[in-house]
Amino acid sequence: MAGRRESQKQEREARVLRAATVLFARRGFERTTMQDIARRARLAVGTIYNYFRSKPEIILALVQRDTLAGLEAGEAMLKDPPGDPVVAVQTLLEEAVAPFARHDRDLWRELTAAALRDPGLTHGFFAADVRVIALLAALLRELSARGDLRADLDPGRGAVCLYGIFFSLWMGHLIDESVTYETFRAELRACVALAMHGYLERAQGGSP
Amino acid sequence: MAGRRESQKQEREARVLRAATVLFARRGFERTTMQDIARRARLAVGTIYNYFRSKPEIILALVQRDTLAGLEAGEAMLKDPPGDPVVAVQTLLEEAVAPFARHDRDLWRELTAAALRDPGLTHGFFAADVRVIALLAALLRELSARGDLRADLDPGRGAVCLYGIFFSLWMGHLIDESVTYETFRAELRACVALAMHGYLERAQGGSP
DNA sequence: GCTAGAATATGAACTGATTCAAGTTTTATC
DNA sequence: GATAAAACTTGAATCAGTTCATATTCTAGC
Repeated sequence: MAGRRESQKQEREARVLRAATVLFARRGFERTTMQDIARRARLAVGTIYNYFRSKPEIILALVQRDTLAGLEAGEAMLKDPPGDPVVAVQTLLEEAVAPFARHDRDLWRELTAAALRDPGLTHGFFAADVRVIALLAALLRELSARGDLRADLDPGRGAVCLYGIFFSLWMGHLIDESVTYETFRAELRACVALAMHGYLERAQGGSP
Repeated sequence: MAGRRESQKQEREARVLRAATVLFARRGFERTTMQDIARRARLAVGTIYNYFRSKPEIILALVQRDTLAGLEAGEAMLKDPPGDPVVAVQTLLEEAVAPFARHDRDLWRELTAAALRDPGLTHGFFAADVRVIALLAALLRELSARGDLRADLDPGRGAVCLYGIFFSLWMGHLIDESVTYETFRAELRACVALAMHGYLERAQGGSP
């Protein structure tokens, strides 16, 4: 019976992920050992390493479905963006992160840290950021085509700026437990509004 | 002779830092073991832990002098900022990071990762960011007082936005070895210019 | 200058992620 | 259905950071 191996593999990988989900939620990432996960998944420790290259890579797998969901929500929104350009950008960013809130900050911190240290994780982790920047750029191009934005500014760079604001607020939320998810969202909205409003006195800018 | 202990302590801490500097530069952070550092500093491993709470905390100590130098350069600039507000912000940020380039990206990545995971490091590491944001806010307030900026925008939030742009570009530079320090600086200048220029078509903004 | 007690230094033991040589199961072929 | 090769599993061994009980050094008071 061809394919026994394949189905067994899928089932085992799923067992690891289920075990990790429960244990990470119960004791946190650091206090969960690979032994714990292996025991709960009824596997040997070494076996887990056939499915995941490292402990943090398990988080990446847990989180990936949600980053994809966020990207898809963002793409869907692009098809028919809100009329107000500020609201459009706010909505895109909020929809892209919304699924992230499903996971403990603990896990995001560990995964982000691992992505910084382990070249094998860097690409997989930051690929989502690259795609959000691309979505933002597409949105800005569309808004620009509509005539809602100054045409002399580069949408790619605008996307980088807006994403940067988003990213650093998200990191602030991760680092500081006193910043709730709601506070983060409110700040994000406010900052996007400010950034898009422009900061220079009108007299200084391009056309007089 | 009172104070023998004190001077011995200082000397030993310095020995650890010197050893770490050499070894990190030679083999990188990860491939340098605490044993290696201890051997080179002519101390026992355990002794290092009387001076530094963890391996990454050694990096923090190495880097701290430079973050302070950056902050002081920024403060000095605040006393007499360039006439052009865009140049003023660019200069502040560039002077604040300039000393960071003294250290391998390797070390910054490891330190940033550790600051995310270890609550004992978080505050010490991100304190510098908080202070740069405060400097930026002060600068924006001053530029605003001068009449160079729109008075209706919150300088604190403006600082958060500008810092966010800076921070994410810096992270991009850390993560992606193909982004040179010079590329990073050029992007930073361009993005700050764009962000301060504003992104909305003039017709949309505040006064008609 | 001796000594009690505090402060430091020491390295062997501990911990937990990761690796790897040996054993087991699956598949494809005849 | 027997078999050889491939794929997968296993857990004991490895490795490096951190801890901790013990030993050493310093200080202050006599």
